[in-house]
Amino acid sequence: MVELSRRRAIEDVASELFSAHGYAATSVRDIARVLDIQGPSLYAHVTSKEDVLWAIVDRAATRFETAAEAAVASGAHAGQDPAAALAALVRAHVRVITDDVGAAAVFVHEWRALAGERRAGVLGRRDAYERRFRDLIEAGIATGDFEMTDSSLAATAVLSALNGIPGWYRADGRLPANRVADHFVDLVMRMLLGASR
Amino acid sequence: MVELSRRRAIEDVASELFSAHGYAATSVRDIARVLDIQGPSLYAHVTSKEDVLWAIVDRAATRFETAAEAAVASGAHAGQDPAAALAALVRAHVRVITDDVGAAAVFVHEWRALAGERRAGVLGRRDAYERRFRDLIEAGIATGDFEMTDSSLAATAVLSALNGIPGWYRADGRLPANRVADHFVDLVMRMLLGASR
DNA sequence: CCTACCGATCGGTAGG
DNA sequence: CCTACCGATCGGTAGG
Repeated sequence: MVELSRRRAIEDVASELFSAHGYAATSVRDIARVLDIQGPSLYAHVTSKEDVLWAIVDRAATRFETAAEAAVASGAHAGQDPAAALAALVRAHVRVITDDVGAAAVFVHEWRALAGERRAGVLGRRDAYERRFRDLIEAGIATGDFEMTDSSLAATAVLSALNGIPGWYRADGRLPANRVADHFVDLVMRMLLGASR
Repeated sequence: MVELSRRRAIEDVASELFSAHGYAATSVRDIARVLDIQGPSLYAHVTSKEDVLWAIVDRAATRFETAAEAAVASGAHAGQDPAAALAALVRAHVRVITDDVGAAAVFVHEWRALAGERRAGVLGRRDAYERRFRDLIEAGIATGDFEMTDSSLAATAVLSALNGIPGWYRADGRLPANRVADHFVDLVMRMLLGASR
């Protein structure tokens, strides 16, 4: 966590605290204390506590979207192999989480604390993101690669399982990030692939 | 949500509010307002805000444990058919969630707000509960019913997927609780069963 | 980035 | 179950 800018350092500290204790249970002074400054001094860099949350959530959402776009568009399977595309999407999702567990946890759990348009915007982007999973599952069923299933429930189940990762993954834990991704790709493929495998 | 006792009504209202906004973001006065009483009047029935949270979490944990015990111990598959036992365990877990979505969500997400022994106790019970899933997965691998996999990661993935249910399930939604359970049993079995299926 | 300070709200108590 | 009230803490501002 190198300090590129003071603003960014604030967001990184806030990510850790928000993910560990929740947005509402974290005070502005808690964040300041970690940075060894006084509470009010934070406001030289940010305009409100909610702005910090928004910055974290917006950046995390963008990272998920960018990674998904790259994963699905890349390679020989562009638009023609749903199973390979879904595997790449799962792998990209795991990587975004393991690259910044705190931010991912905040994105997944703390969007409720946002108000009005920001909250609605995040929900919309989350729906669009989930639709990528659902569409690939449906495409795989259509080609006969995947067994018949409720695509909406399956997509939600897969994303819930993936989004549980911040709850147990540790960078210095038993499984390195790449192995975690391998396992999830395996589990998802087993869950969906038909007798063709 | 019938009012059996005032104390229970308080816990039911608190479950709704805690699950919707989080423990820290819910004030004692918020709970009182829904019950049409004054904030301090709550303390005629409870000793602290955290006691209310604890009551909700403890009861939910007990419901999960009791349902799991009954599911695994019952029927002809007692201790001899890991796949059938795991299916029953998944079904029981879904039922506990759909029977009281608010309490389940609080159990899954708000235990962080507990302090000291209570927090440690819940974590211990959660671990023991997860071990039921892991042990059955390992037993199924040992008998050859399930394909080889990382049992710990698989158990966590399954539970994360199930615990995502409060995030989208609605009692008056597209899928009734029984169908949700059917689908999750199917997905979990597909994920784990080997070529023997 | 600091000190001094603001109004609002928090969980909870006293005393009926 | 109520009114009146408590000390603590909250997010944030003023003015340097």
